[in-house]
Amino acid sequence: MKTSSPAPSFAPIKTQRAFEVICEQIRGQLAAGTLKTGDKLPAERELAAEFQVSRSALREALRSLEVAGIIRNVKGVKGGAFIQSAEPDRIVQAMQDYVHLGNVSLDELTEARLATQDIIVRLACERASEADFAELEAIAERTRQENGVEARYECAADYYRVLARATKNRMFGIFVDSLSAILHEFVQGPDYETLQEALIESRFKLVRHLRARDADAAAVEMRKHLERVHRHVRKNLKAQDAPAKVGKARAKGARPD
Amino acid sequence: MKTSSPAPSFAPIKTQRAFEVICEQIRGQLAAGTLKTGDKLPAERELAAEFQVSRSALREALRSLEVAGIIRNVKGVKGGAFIQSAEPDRIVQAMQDYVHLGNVSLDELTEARLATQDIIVRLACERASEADFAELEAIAERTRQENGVEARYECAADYYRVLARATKNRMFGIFVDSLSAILHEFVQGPDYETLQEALIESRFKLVRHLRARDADAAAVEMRKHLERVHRHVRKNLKAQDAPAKVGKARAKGARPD
DNA sequence: ATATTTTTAATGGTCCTACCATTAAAGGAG
DNA sequence: CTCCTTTAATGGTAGGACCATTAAAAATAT
Repeated sequence: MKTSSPAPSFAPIKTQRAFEVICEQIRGQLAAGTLKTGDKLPAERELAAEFQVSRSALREALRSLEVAGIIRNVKGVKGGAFIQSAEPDRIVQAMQDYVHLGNVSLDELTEARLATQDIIVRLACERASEADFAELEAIAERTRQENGVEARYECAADYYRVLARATKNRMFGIFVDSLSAILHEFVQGPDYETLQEALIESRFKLVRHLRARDADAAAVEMRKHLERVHRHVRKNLKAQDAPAKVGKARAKGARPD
Repeated sequence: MKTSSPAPSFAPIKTQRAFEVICEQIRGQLAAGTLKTGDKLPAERELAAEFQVSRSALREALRSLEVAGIIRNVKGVKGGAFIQSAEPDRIVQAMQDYVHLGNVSLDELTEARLATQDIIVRLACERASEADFAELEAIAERTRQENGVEARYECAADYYRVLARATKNRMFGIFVDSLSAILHEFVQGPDYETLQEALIESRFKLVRHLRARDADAAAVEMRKHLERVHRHVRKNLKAQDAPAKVGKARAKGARPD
């Protein structure tokens, strides 16, 4: 380190806690490829000895990695910490937390969803196979037979998920899942039922456009679909006095740190 | 439990661990609004007593919430766990982990980035203020004066960040930060220097298009810019035998669970 | 021999106690 | 009033103990 640096910019002091160092080392081995999916870490007591820390500290590190979806702890003999094949759940949860802490408004979510789905529809229009189309139709049909709000919502999420998968790009699946999970919390209210048939019909129409490889028509249909849903969500939000979730971000003026 | 249940569908047994229950309760209070940014949780020893668990178990819960970016633990008297105003870092980290575990290829990242930036450019073109333009130009100018690869990369990330902010939608900022962080790992190599001037010039051009509110021209410029960068990244990736990072996803056939 | 049951040892989950380092507030010296 | 010292609260770490679970090994029955 240069001592007489004229620039008054100091690196922020960050006390490295034991568990952080451990996490870093393991993450590092992951990025380097030394550790990969399916590998098993030594037992806690053994690892603790290797890192020369107490079992408590090591456990906090493992716990962190677990909630990050990197490892999975399994009990019993032959148990231990196994490197997981990451699933997007953690990303979804992170986004959900972010929204809950009041940093994103419903309007922003809606806009992001519209934009994302527009891309997805256009890519899917190019790349989707007949199998994808069939699956989408099957889901739409299944939606018609369900009657619980929750079950119907699951169908909707599946529909979007399959559509995203048809782009053959997993990143879009992540975006969609995240937005779906967050917006799910708003899907409720009395007249959601009356919308159903229109929504289902819209999903069939979308598949028809995709089959015809008519990207513009498909995108328009998706846009109309989403706008209908979001109009409904917004109406319910206002009506129910919104149990202090999203939307009060700017009002509270949340300042970072 | 009913013994002769005809339906063979059982709910998956999920042993609720203590720390999970604690996390759920706190997350619940967050979603419900009982807890909000800036609030302080009781001290660990006190909280443990309240939940009737050991301090260890409670600490694992707090650690989980901390790595999730929900709370921040501060030492000393008057210390404790404070509800944080979440920053997107955690989402970025989650995405990074996901990629490191080999679930997304470089091609997918690239495509997602192109699509995302296209939206951002178009929205920014509508909404950016003169202040935003000035900031973008200042960053581009600053890039020219830096000479370390790392410093230049930081400038680039700032540029994209400010551009995303100009959309007035925080979700896009998250997407961009995530993609930037992940792709950052590939930005290296000898001839990155020779690209710099072209890249910087391109950033100025983009601002000019934005000022003119010419969305199509701006989008084209961004596309050309990104394609140039990604061509370079890809070339380096092949050349350096890619230290086992992204790209081997499909080859290994990572199967979830 | 084979199948079934029992025992055993490894392992994560939890609890407990103790001590350290840090920090802000209270108290004391000048 | 200012500066220094002391003090108490708090998170971080250590280390030991015990429990529940689990799969393998051993014992037993068939």
